[in-house]
Parts: sequence; structure tokens; C-alpha cells
Amino acid sequence: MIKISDAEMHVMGVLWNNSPLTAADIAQILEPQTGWHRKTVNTLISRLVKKQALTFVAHRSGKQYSPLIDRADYGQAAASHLVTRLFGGRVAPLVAHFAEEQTLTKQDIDELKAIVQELSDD
Amino acid sequence: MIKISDAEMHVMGVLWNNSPLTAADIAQILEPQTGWHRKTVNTLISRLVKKQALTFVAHRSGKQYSPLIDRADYGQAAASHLVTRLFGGRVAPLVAHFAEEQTLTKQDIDELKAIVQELSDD
DNA sequence: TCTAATTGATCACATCTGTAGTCAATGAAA
DNA sequence: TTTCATTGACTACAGATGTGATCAATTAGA
Repeated sequence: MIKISDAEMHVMGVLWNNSPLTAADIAQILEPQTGWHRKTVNTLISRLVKKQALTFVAHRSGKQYSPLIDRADYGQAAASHLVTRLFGGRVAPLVAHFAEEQTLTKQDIDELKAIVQELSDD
Repeated sequence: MIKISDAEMHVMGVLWNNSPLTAADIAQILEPQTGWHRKTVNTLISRLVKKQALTFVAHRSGKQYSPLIDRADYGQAAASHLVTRLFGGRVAPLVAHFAEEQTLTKQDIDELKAIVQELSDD
């Protein structure tokens, strides 16, 4: 499994939201959130390309980058890792925490309800 | 927030399950799973002490180490980070993945049901 | 077409990680 | 008490990460 660092993850996040984009686009989007220099973003992009997490298509006015790995797939793997390491492989304690912290949106609650419903039907 | 690396997390995991323990105890528990040399475990412990993730009490026959940070607290923070970065801050998609992958235990499902029930009552 | 700005490939460098070895002090055994 | 094994502080070192600078090629404007 490809390992994506924290900083690199910001770049992936931008491209998962909207792609393809040029390096300049990405840097511009990240600047307010991170304060990173364009050159920094450039390095992160290079590393992600080398890791085969991104591809690009060369265009006259710069390369257009796109994700090669799927956000949901990657998220799933990362979540499994986390849940295994910190919650003994069980998901409920994790959700319980969010529930206690009241960071669940109405939409979350509705969706969780639907999921649980579905699971109960089996 | 203290940042704990993957390898360090293994050490925390052992101590979260059972503490206090000596460095030798920890190394012995980790050896089968990881194959790490005692000295490697020792380094990880030192780094965790420096990061203030562990403390110890000096005893005649070696130091007894214990976690300074709470497993649930750390797990919550890590989960928030993950959910924010990968799932747009929403928990339901994460749970949905586990549901699809059928990695949820009966106990998980029951607990999720209870959590959702609780949330609906508000 | 010549010059100026843009783009990207490389290089730089400090810190963190993974993985262990060295060495000095301490405790236990003879 | 002399010796041997254990323990832990410190050192080592390569690869990953965070952050950016250089420099050469390319593009666009004068």
C-alpha cells in the first residue's frame, strides 16, 4: 500500500475535490490553508508522482495532475489501520466517541441509522 | 498534540493493554509480532518518554513504564484527523465502508444500533 | 525574434523514523 | 569482593518528511 504523508495528503485532498489541476492551481488553493510556498507544493507533487499516487497529462501551459488512487479506497485502508491499532479492530468505539463529542451531523445520524437498519435486516 | 509514529504505536499498544511493564517485558511481547530487537524497543521507549507519552518509576530491577496519554483520547484525535482529511469531516461514509466490507462484528452492530438509538432520542 | 516570466527537475538540509550497536553503571552470582 | 549479565543512555545511520532554493528549458509578451 502506498504511504502518503500528512503534507502530501493535503495535495491529494485538493485533487480529490477537483481534478485535473496544474501545480500552480494546487499551490494557490493550498496557500491560504497551509502557507506553503509554491516550490514546496511542487516537491510534494513530485513525490506523489514518484509514488504513483498522481499522474499528469502534459499540456502546453503546464502539466495537469490527477489522482491515481481512489479517495474512498485509501480512506478505507487508513481507517482499517487506525481501528485495528487503536480500537482493537472494532468500529463502534470510534463512532461512540464522535457521538459523545457531538460532532455528528444530522446527515451522519440519518445515514448511520440507515446503515444499521440495513445490517439488521441480514 | 503528541505525534506517535507507527513503530512507537506498537509500544503504546502493549502498555495500553497492560501496564506498568519493564522494557524487557515490552520487548518480549513485541518480538513475536514484530521481530524487533530489544535495543530497537528500547529506542522507541526512550523517544516516547521524551515525547511525554510514557513515564516510568525506577525500581531495583529496572524501570516500570506506563502510558501518560489515554488510548481513547489519542484514538479520538487520530480518528478526527482521519475523518476530517479523508471523509470531509463526516463519519457515516467511514462506517459505511466497514459495513460494506463486512468487517463489523455482531457486537459492533449492536453497539452502533444503541448509539444511533440514543442519538435519535435527542 | 529577443527577453522576461513560468514550469518543473534537481538539489539542499534539518528533523523524524526505523532499526540497531556501544559503552558505562548497576545488580546478581560465585 | 571479583566477575558476569542486565539495563539504559547515547550514538549511528539510512530512508522519509517538511520546507524551500537553483537552474535549465519553455512559453509568452515586447
